[in-house]
Formats: sequence, C-alpha cells, structure tokens
Amino acid sequence: MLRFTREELAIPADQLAPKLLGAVISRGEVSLRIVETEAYGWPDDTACHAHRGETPRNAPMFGPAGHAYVYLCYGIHYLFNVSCGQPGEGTAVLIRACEVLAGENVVAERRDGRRGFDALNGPGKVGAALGLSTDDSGSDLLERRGLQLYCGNAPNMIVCAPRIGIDYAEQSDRERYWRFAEQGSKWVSRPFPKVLFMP
DNA sequence: ACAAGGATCCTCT
DNA sequence: GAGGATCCTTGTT
Repeated sequence: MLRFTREELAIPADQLAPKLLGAVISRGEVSLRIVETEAYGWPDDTACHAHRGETPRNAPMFGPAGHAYVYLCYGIHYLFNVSCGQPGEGTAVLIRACEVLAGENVVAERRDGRRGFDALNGPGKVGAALGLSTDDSGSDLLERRGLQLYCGNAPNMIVCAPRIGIDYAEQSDRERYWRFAEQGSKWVSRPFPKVLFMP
C-alpha cells in the first residue's frame, strides 16, 4: 500500500482532514479505513488543545507532521490524532470513525464483542480498537512498524459540519465546518446535516 | 499540593 | 435524552 510523504501531511488541518478520508490506519493485524475526521487548527482555534501553547501532553502536535497525538479523554478514552502543519505549529486531525478492513476478530475483542456499524463510530472506539494508550503518543506514523498510515481510495462526495464536543471553545470556532465524512456513510459517529463540501 | 474539567461511551428511560 | 464513570493534565496556591 502507498504511504503518505511527510510533505503531503505538512499542510493545515482543515485541508488535511478531508484528504485523510479513505486513508488506512493499521497496527498489527488491525487495519481501519478512516471515514470521519475533524480538523484542529493553528494558531487561532480555541477548540484545539494546542492553542494555549506547547505542553508535554500536546508536544506531538508541535513536531513534524505524520506523528500520533494520543491523549486520555474523560479519564477513560484514548483519542487518536494525526499531527500536521509545519514544525512549531500545534495542529492535528482527530480520527473520529472508521470501518474495519482487517483484523475484525481483534477489534471485536477490544470492543466488547461488537462488530459492524457500531464498533468504530466514535473517536474513543477507534482508540480502543487500535489498542492505543498515551505510550503511543509521539510515534511516527510513516515508520514501517507500530502504528502506520497508508493512502487509500478517496470518497466521491464529502460532507462537513461543525465539530462535536467543543462547547468550551469560542463561538466563531464552534461555527467552523471542520468535521468531515464521506457522504452517506453509515459508519459516522453522528448524522451530518445535508451540507456538501466543495473541494 | 490541590482543584477543576474534559475533542466520550454506555446504560437506562 | 440524560446522567454517571473515571483519571490524567493543567494551572494555580
């Protein structure tokens, strides 16, 4: 399978997020096709964990593109991001939902026996299916071991909507249409309003 | 050393 | 549709 180059990923999050739809994240036997993403931008996005500056937790977002930023959410869920932009820019794309390409039995074990449409339709579920922890934060997704990112077949039509769960952000940031998915996908974390994204 | 809060998920109604 | 689980990270004292 084809891989991304570092340069292809070193672009603003709102440009990379739709491009990652259809891409493949894999680790061990498990391969997942990305079907829903959100952009977290730099420098003026108050929804982004990096907007107050670099900390040990969010450091992977400030490094070179193509690294994992994994953090613990609500004390329970590990959420997976792909770092992007140029070094020094704290920005990343959150992977919100996937469909299973390979390793369904492993995924089902990690997801309490769940298979099919409700196995991976949420960012915490994706982290669980990949068996992620904060130890994986900072790992290079372009290396040929561990977590790996591959190119995939892009969707025909893309829908976009406001991001989920960012009530703490300023209204202008809450209104950004930075959540992306393949139009009509049944694998998304929540329904999309009927707004088309024009590439 | 402490308090606050969170890019969610699941269960129940 | 609502609420609880659960614990780390962060900023402040």
